[in-house]
Amino acid sequence: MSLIKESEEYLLHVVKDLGYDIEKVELVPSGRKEFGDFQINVAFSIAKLYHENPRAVSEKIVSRLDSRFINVNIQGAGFINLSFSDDVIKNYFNKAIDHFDMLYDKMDSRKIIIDYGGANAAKSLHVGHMRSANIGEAVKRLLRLLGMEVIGDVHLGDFGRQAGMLLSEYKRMYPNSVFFDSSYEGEYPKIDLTDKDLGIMYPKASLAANEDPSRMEEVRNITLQIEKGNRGFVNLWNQMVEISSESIKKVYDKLNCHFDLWEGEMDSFKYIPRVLEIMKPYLYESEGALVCDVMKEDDNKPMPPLMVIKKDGSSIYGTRDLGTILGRIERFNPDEIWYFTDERQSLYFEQVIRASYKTGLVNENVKLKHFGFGTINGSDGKPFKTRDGKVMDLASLISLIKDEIEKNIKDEIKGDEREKIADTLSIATLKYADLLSFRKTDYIFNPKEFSSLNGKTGPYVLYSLVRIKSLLKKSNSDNYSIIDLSNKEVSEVLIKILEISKILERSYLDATLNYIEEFIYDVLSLYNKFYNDNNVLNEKDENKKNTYLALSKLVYQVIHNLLDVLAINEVEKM
RNA sequence: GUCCUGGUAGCUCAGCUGGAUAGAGCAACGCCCUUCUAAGGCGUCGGUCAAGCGUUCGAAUCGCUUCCGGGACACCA
Repeated sequence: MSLIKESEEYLLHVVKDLGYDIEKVELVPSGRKEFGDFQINVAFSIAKLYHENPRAVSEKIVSRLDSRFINVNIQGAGFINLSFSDDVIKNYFNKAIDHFDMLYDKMDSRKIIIDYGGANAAKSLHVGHMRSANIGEAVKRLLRLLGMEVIGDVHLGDFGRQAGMLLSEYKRMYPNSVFFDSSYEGEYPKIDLTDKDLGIMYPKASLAANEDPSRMEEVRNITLQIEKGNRGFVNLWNQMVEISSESIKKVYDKLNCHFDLWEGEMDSFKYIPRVLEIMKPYLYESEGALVCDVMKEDDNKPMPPLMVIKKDGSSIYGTRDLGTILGRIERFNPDEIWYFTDERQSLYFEQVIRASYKTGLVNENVKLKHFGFGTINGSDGKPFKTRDGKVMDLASLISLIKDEIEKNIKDEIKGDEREKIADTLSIATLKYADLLSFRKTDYIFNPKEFSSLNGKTGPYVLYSLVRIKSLLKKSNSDNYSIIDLSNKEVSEVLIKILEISKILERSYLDATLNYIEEFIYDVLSLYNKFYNDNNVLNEKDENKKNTYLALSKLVYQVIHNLLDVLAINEVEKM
């Protein structure tokens, strides 16, 4: 258990012993460091509840505190300030130095499916996909760290209009292909296309279909035929999905995103008939389509119905999401399903979630949650585009960063090693920037700023770690402990590290990673200050030297583990 | 039009389950290398928290109104 949590439980005990029945006592970093490292504001809420003077309440609490706290003092109307004694700090960190899990608190285990990634088959990944992947992957790892059982599903966009588009384009390239011959009964040949070919075919078809209504009609029809199970169409489309999946997987690998389930919308088809059966009592016809009302009596905002079947009889993305939900519940019986998509889909997900509960598809005690995220914008504040106005694909984005990153690597590192470091550093830079702002905030993509060695950037973090690792290596020892707390810069770092339990808890509650990144920066910048002012290896006093090395190791362990949560890899030198 | 979001330092953003004097980074200016990676560190400058009203012992934080930006509103995902 973390020191903070343990102390909070103790404080709660003290307060309850005084006869105050409250739920919790929070120990938070003091806003006025001159009075102590931490503060407790519980006297105010007690005073309100029991109609007492907050200052008097504080005095009663303070009189009961044991020697784990020092410098206990009351300020203002009843703010209690205090610090931990040196012994408490030393004992705690000397254990935690080799046991990272002592620094935070596990939570009640729940089984959670995380739906993130969401790449579209046969289209290249773009900036929006990166955010879903980065946030989802990090949240998945965070939940696991906190003791949850988590299943990550990429939920590939492997069905929809793009299928019809690509098949219609293929038909124009190979009009006599057996895939389009309904009387053909033999084995289908392997198609000879690369994901690059698909990337060219899609926009071509899309443009043509937008200009020519009969082409669009053909696209719709092919899409419907695939769903209905047309043998040739299904085989051809599956091959295309396979081809593009391979390249999508490579990009996700690069981003350190690894999925437990590599499933997609097509995997929901087999559940759709049952979904429709379950929803039947709630469906009605509207403008030729089948829809489900999702309004509630106490709604004070409009809530349009969810469309389930289009007027041509085919499924729509909502149908497939509902099918996916049914499949997940039957196969995995999760406590929760979490979705990470663009915030613009929030109304849609609210409809799906409401429909799931209303129709009884999902039991009330299974929690469905949608976590939206903001868009990545260019310097003009509008969604990030290439110079010619197209959507920025992920590969170009990575190379924009890599161009900047090259400048940060020492000249003497050459060849393959340099290339590898540049790659790792580029991804780290991209990910650090992507997770730095609050999940729901839009942010402006600025390769130069993100790649800087100063500030809250990937390069700053990794560079700081490179120095620590180099230092530890040169120390020629591994048996460190914190003995001497006379150096204030040392205790400042330690006190900061204590906050980690709160940081992780808050990150979980808000499903956002910016608190963790902010914390990483805070710890490292305090440590760097220490590093700058003290020469660790040349320290004459053995107790101090040992303490300094212990601090360095501890900082390394903490940051290393947090970067692992963020799915950011380190480099050994740069 | 309705609903959802956001408006905090010159720029980019934290802070928002109400707590003491609103914080970072960048930029600008000044300082610190015979020192473990100075690719770093320190300091200075910079704010009517969009505006107004309300709730409260206490409001950037909660509520209402107004102004400005972004987004969503069924046969795309």
